[in-house]
Parts: sequence; C-alpha cells; structure tokens
Amino acid sequence: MNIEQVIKSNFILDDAKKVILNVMYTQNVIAEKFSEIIKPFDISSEQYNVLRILRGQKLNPVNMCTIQDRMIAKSSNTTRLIDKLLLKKLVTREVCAMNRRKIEIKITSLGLELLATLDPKVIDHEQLFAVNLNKSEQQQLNFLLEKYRTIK
Amino acid sequence: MNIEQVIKSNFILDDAKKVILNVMYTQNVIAEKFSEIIKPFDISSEQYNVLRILRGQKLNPVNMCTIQDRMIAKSSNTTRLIDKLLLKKLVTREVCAMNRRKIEIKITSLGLELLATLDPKVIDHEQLFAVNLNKSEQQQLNFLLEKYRTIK
DNA sequence: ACAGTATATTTGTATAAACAAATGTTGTTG
DNA sequence: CAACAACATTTGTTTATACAAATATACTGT
Repeated sequence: MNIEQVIKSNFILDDAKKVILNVMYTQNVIAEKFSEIIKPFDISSEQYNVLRILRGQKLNPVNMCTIQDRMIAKSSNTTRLIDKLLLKKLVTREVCAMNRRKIEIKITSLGLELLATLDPKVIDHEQLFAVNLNKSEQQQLNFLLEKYRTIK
Repeated sequence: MNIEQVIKSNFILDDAKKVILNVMYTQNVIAEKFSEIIKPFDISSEQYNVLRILRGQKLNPVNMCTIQDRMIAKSSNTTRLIDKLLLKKLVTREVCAMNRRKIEIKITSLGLELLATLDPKVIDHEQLFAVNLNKSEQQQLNFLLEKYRTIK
C-alpha cells in the first residue's frame, strides 16, 4: 500500500512530503507490531530498549545519563522508566561510590532471561519486514535514511 | 551520523536491525523538529494532522471515524483530540442530521488561517531534510519504505 | 414493531510523557 | 574554604495515551 492510499489522499503528493509521511507511517507500523510482540511479557518498547542497552554493557553498570544518551527516543524521564524495571526486578539501582551524583543501573539475571526469551521473537519481527527487501535494498534504505536525516 | 554512532553501539549491526533502528530514529528526528516548529502555535502534531485532514475535505464535514481512518498514527481517542481543537475554536462539531450516531467536524476560518500561517513553515521542515537527497533518491526512498513495510 | 446486532462515539480509569523546578553532589575560583 | 556554577538525577504537575466498557443510534430479520 503506497502512502497516498494509507492516508486516502485525493491529491498527488510531492516526493518530499511523501518521504516524511512514509517514514512516520512506517515507524508506526513497526512500533505497533513490536508492541504487540512484547505485550504478553508486560514490558513496553522503551523498557525493552533500556534492557538492551544494559545487556550491551555486559557486567558494567550504566548510569542514567548514559542510558538516556543511548536511547533512540530520548525519554524525558529515565528515572520513572527505571522504576518500572526495578519493580519487575529486571534491573538493580545503586548510588555510584566514586561519584555520588551518579546512579548505577545493572540488568539482573531475570532481566537477561527475559531478553533471551525475547531474542528470537525480536529477530522474527525484524525479518517480518526485512524479507520484503534483498540485502542490497536494505543497505540502500539504510544509506538513504542516514543521508536524509542530517540537519546542517 | 550513521545509526551505530547514534546508539553508540560497540558491535556491527546487521542490515535488518539497522533498518528498524534507522526508521525509528529518523521518525524521531523528523517529529522532534516538527514539534519545535508548531509549538509556538500551541498545537500538537496530532492536532495539526487532524486540521490537515479537515482542510483536505474542503467544505465537507468529516466525521470521527473518517478522521481516525486517515490519521497516520491512529489515536485511540479522537474525541478528546477534537475537544482540544474545539476549545481553541479551530473546528466545529455537530451531530449529523442524516445519521445521529455520526458527528460532523468542520474546520473554522480560524483553523484555516492557522494552517495558512503554518504552510510555509511546514514546507521548510520538509525541505530541511529533503535537500539531502536528489529527486531520484527521494523516489527510491519512498519506494523502499513502501515495499519494506508490507506485512504478508 | 421487537429483539438482536452492528456502528459511531464517548467516558472512565489507569498508565505514561513532557516540561519545569527542585534536590543533592561535585568541581572551580577568588 | 566559602560561594558559585556545573552536573546528575528526582519530583511535581499538567497533559496525553491506551484500553475497556458504556451509551446512543441505526439496521436487519422475523
């Protein structure tokens, strides 16, 4: 379905407008499908994103500003996001001894288990869309998106 | 900035993962810039989207489910979205005489004026990103996104 | 016409996001 | 070393989102 059909536009849109709408809408389709996948596991996509960041750092604790810095969509409230993960015992939180302003967040083994369970489902999700493009098209799409979003 | 730099990944990501992240992140960059542009006019991007749908229908009133249907991101609460627009006198709302279940929403002249003011700013926003790609690249990007997001 | 079903919208409630201001800690400079 | 700025995180408050249930109207078959 092309973007004019999606928004049921009566007019033909120019390419620049279409890119905006296509990016917005595609993100929406991806995000909705992803939410659906992780919903049974009772975490949000933002919470999942944080767990991934923590696992990426192996055993090293990660502090709040690093988490915020590495998130795709900067949350204006990392504290309360971590609160939710703490409640579910997926992370631990403690004050950094070296710099008491900082907070060290670590993923728990329960958190790692959850990610391990989700891993194959996340790959399925990626593939659900990726199968529509061959390798070279995927690379071209990545190239174009990276080139497109640069603000001078 | 490529997507690995954005999320400061230590690993090389495969193309399928990169597409997901690139779409999510690009959407975020576009949306943040757009919010910034319309913020001084005291409307949200969802509200703007609704006003555009209403203008698209010229003088014809549009009912709730049509609005919901045409939005890029389906709001789970069109009623309260319209409430906000009503408060600002940007739209009118009345019960449809033909089918009293339906509600007819129309954009007011104040709403049209607001859109007219925003039009050049919205074009600037589109161009802010679009200038990074030539026409054929824009078309290629649209083609790839439309092909990519199809769920079989 | 009546019961049942479908459609269109609204409301209640619980959860999350946005933004600004506040708190607590550390580093710097006179 | 006191005062002040910078940094890291938290809290308060307002606004928005998600989801389910409720309301209100219209359609359909008997």
